Amino acid sequence: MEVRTRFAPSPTGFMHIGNLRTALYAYLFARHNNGKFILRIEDTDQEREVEGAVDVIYKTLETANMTVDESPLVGGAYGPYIQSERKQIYLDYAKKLVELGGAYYCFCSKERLESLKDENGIGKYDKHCLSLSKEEVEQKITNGEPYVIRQNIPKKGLTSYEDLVFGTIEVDCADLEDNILLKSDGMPTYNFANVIDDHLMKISHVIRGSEYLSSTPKYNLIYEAFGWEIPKYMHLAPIMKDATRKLSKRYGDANFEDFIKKGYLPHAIINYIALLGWNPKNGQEKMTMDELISLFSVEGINKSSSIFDEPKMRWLNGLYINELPFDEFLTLAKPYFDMSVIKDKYDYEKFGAVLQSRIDIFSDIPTMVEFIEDFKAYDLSLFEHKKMKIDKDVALKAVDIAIDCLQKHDDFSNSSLYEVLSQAAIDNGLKKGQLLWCVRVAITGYEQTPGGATELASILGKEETLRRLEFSKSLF
RNA sequence: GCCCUCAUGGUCAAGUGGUUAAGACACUAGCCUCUCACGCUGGAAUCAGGGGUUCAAUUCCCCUUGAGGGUACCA
Repeated sequence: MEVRTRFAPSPTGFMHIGNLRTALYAYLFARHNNGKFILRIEDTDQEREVEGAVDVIYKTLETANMTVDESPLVGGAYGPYIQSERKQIYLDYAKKLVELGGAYYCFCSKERLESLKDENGIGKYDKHCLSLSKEEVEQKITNGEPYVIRQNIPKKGLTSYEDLVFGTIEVDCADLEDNILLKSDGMPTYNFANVIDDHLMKISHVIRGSEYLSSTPKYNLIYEAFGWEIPKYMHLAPIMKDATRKLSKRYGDANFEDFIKKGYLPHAIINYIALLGWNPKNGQEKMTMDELISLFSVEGINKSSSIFDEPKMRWLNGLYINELPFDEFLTLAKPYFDMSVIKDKYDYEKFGAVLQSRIDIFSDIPTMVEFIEDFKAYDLSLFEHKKMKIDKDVALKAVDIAIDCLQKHDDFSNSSLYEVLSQAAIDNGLKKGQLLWCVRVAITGYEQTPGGATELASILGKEETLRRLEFSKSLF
């Protein structure tokens, strides 16, 4: 049987990392098994729908490099792929289910339903309308009374299933309620629509969040009533924001788009979240999409929830940035240079060369380059370095040597500067480390900087470098 | 309340009836080095608690605790 998985989000907000990870696992599982990955939009709750949310879903999947085989956009043999456009289908099947005895019409008022609940709002529906005769039901419908259709759950017995990651899940029917399958507005509830669609769309493996773990047995009752084959299930433990809170859309937690804006590479995010709840068992952490696909397996999925840890994602992103071809790195870095102090002042290429190995995410750039424009009077103790045996005397000497040397040197490329300054150090009885350290401090006024003396001098250019050296000299 | 589920360092995690309980991030010491970063070599740090079963339990069973989910005309 062909493997077909689906990602079925409801368009109620942005895509956070938890949703994306569910989509990713469904995608990886499908690809690993040469199957199909389907996108279905579950928009049966008009009240919660957020405008633009569907586009965010398309866009996220696209930038995350997860290709979809069937969706509202690309179509497919089992459409439509938007639930609100399938209203008639659900109605037909709901009626059919009523005929099969798996469901029944219910005309109870909200008030009566309320009265069934205790002070905590807990209370099961009492199957009141189940006893209505066929004639009574027809009469009420022709009278135009509003109705819903409820699932008819057996009063006794157990219902269970085998979850591929959690094992056997068993629930007592007595603990289940006769849920509403079709709302009075004619729309199905999730409880019903997901069953109908998964069956009609020939979904072989249902991969979704663990919030459905305990309600899945009752969906199986519907499959059984129809006489349909039950799909395989893989439920996924949630991703948490901390020990007690789930990542939530509502608070905009760990949102994919925001991470992109912050300067994360899409694949770094994907790679990281793949590891949140799954591991390839071979210790490998950095994986291409193809590797993820070939390594993905149900056995590697973890049952316990995991906490989203941005520092680790940063680290992974740094790895990916570091191995970017330089011109690609520059292209991606440019917007961040443009919003920094170096815009229109310094060479992006030279700065890029210095920064590529030093940033983890692109948004590190603006603050990391600020020092270059922040040259002002500083304390001479900055020069002191015990290990390199540098004191103020050595520093002054080094600055003098550098001024002397650079005045008659015009090639300010990094390599040339390195060569000529190293030589000047040796010629004057200093170690090259001593001289370069002092030059770097003298032209920046910072104890630590991204990049070394020659790289920074190259960025500043001859005139500015000499100006700063002279200024530093005057500080002694 | 009732039902389902989970529990290895701060975090992600591997793993087992007998192990020095992997590895990664973060932290930290040192090396490398024109500082920082990268890289390399080390360090500290974990089996939630209590009962069983067993020669032996982190591993199997039970209880407790903690946490998550469900209990909607939300998904």
